[in-house]
Amino acid sequence: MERKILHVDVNNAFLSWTAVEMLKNGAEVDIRTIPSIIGGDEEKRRGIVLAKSTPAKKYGIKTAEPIYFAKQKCPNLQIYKSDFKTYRKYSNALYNILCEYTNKIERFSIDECFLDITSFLPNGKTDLDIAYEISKRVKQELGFTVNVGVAPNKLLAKMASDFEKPDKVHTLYEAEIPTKMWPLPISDLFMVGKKSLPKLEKLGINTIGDLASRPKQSIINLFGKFGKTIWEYANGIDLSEVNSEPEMPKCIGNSVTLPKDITNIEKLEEVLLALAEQTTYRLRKHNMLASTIGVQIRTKEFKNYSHQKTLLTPTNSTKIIYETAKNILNELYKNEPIRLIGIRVDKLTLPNVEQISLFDTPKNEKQQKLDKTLDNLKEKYGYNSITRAGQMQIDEMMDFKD
DNA sequence: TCTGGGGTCCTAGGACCC
DNA sequence: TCTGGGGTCCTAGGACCC
Repeated sequence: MERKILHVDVNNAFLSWTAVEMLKNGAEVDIRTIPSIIGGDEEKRRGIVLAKSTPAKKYGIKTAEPIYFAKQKCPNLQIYKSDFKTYRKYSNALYNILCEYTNKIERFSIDECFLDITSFLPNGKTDLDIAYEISKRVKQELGFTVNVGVAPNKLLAKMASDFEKPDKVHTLYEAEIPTKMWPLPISDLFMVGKKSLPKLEKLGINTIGDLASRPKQSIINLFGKFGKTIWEYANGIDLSEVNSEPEMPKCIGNSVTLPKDITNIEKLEEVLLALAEQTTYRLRKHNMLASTIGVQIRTKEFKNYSHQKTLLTPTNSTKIIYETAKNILNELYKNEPIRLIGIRVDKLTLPNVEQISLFDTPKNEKQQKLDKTLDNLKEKYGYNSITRAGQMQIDEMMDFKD
């Protein structure tokens, strides 16, 4: 049976949400109507465009480009800071509305959801009716606009929501694929990024239709598994389900671009400790253990290096994870100026009762109690309420969000 | 010139086992 | 001088998404 899938995508999410919040707080200007962006802090070397208004887009400003470039394209550009607390608030408000239409719903990112409404269509209403209703309600009740894609699978719904913006509902039914999707440039296809684009173009594949009409096997031979995926996407094939299970994360990590390059290993270790605390705090909030610990660094020339280690016993102890990370850093570090440092835990598992009792030593228990106590304080008074002496500046460098 | 931070998934090579 | 083949796991790096 044909499925009824919707993809709901907030228009210029960070910028719209900032605009709505500002208006709520008495602002006179709606920043959606002027050339404006949400950007990182240039002084801290995180100056990229996170979101742009429609007027800013007309100047050729692109998401993820340096603010420095954006300002050259539009000298009177207005720049606003990001505020993830507010974003989460509006994201949740949107999600709550969408939950009224189905319980088969997947949060694909902070500003995108997939809905499977196949079994939830009220009598006499079509998938398109529901899409328009959602669009209207979100605008009226929350004050920002969304695009809604209506299609028989997730890929097509996502492609559809990406058509003309903002505040639009688009369908992409099977019969519409040749007219609505195949003429689009191949770069518009989900999963075709800046590395595969030139390779496809070299093969004479310039539109999605060009890819769709090639023999499947020839694309698989050239691109492997990835080739199979994009060939199927080009032909509108996607059997994946809307996944409403709150999935367990597969990895958790934190990283920072440092306001200035660091060449001193002790300083790097201090930052690494703050990152390890943040990551293990999140790991414990998920009630999970990690087996693999990895450290990444980026040099001032933008070269990236990473090393990882797998432990015999999974853990969520700040101490164990930090000590492991510190050893990895010392292996990795070759006295170059470092721009970014990050930590990441992998191979996450849920604790298993026998393992805990088998491997726990009194010392570990003591450590666990300490972690737990600090977690509770952070929970109660805010993450930054608890910091080690001398760690204040490091916390300031890192915007905590979770 | 300037280039974030959070993820997922894939690949290739090497270690190791039978 | 010749030196398997298949499988699994680990690691480093990279592509892509938002």
